[in-house]
Amino acid sequence: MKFNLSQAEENYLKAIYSIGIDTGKSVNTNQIALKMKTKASSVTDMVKKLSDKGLVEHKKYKGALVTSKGESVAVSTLRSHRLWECFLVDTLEFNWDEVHDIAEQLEHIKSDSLVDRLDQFLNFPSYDPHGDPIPDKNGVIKHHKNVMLSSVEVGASCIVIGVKDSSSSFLKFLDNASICLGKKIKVLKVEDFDQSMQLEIESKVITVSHQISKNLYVKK
Amino acid sequence: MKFNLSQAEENYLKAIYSIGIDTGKSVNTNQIALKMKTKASSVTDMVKKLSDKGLVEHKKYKGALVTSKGESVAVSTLRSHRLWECFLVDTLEFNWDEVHDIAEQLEHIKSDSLVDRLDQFLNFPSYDPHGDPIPDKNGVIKHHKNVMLSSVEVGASCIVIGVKDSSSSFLKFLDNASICLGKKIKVLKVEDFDQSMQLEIESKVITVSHQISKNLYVKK
DNA sequence: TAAAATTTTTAGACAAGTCTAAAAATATTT
DNA sequence: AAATATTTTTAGACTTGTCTAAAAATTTTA
Repeated sequence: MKFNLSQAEENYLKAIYSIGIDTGKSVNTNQIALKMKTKASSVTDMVKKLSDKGLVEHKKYKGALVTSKGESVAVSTLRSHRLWECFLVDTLEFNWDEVHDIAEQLEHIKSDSLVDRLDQFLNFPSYDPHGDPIPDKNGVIKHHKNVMLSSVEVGASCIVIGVKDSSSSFLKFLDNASICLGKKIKVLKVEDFDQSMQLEIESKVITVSHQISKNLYVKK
Repeated sequence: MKFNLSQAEENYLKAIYSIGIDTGKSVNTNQIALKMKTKASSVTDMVKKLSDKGLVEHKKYKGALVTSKGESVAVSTLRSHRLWECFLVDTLEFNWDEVHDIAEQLEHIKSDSLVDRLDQFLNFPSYDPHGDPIPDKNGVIKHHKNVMLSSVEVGASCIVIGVKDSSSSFLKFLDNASICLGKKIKVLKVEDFDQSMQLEIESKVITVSHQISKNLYVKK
């Protein structure tokens, strides 16, 4: 399929797609505006444009959802973004908190074969440095099961498999707490008052706020 | 130095810089329009804008030249472009005729350290796949001596060190004629009528037009 | 050097994407 | 269900980079 979309259009599609995946429902104008750091009126304009191009389904005052065409654009942009993140961390040795903004630019490079060659060079990785799954060439993507550390019971152990927030400040906090993908965490205690958690990580005990624990994907 | 330039501004600076290097004189509006594939009126607008920002020197009706600020932008864009070309050919195994348009996009990625890390990963190459010199981190660049195959005398031999034209059609022609960087060429004969040349390449004899021979940089 | 040709600039328009301010629709509260 | 609050859309404006058509300046030609 050959759309010819601007970076702005691709970014809106990514936003609408990912909010849609998270919530499962039609995506509100204000939600999109929040994610895109823009104004609701700008969102209305863009959604109308994407709707005219058959990339989103939109009913006035009722929010939007990507069509299958729109989804395929969004997924291929995600694929590009995540492969570039792998390249930046694995090949160029950036830290995982430095790559988001650069990948945000690289994902929009137009080329028939660039992303596939990159995929091959990186040896077809399944996850990016933040644990997000990388769609394959056909757009097939295995989503996280969305189990957050915050929902793990006291006494149970789990393994960190991803971060929901890729902001530099969050990732730097994790670096300091020596939390990275693959780390085993045991939940020692959950504070009733603010849901802060006491954790055991490699025989050290630390306390993290709810804000932290609800942004860490875990398994088991 | 921290300018914050659009891709269009960077492209105009590159064009004005490179025409200026080639000709040594002030660069005409029409020359820029030709190189940028746009209209003279658009060039006038952009040159005015770059002049307001102190990136080019412009006198009405008299053409433009980059200032030292403008030159440093142009050179760092060239550096980025050429390093990305190396990456595409050496790392991702693109053919040299496939990389120009992709590098044209990649050169505009904004990042403080991306290009330097790429340079390191590629082991600080001196030349890109078309033989163009790569400016170092400080913008120092060793220009070609501009000796073209067309100026080599009958009976003399030389080595191909670069191509002036990076178009896919020219590069494909060279591939077919098994002319690549480093190849030794002996000039057997120059036709008076059209300056076409008879060449010996690896004991095979071929004839090339003036159009070809004046687009090949050679040494010795 | 005056006329003709060319080059460059100006003037006004357009598309993309954004914004503010106000109007319209929907949702919530009482 | 009416009043109030919130969300969404519309209307009009601005910026960037482009264009066409026409005017102005420069260069070439005769």
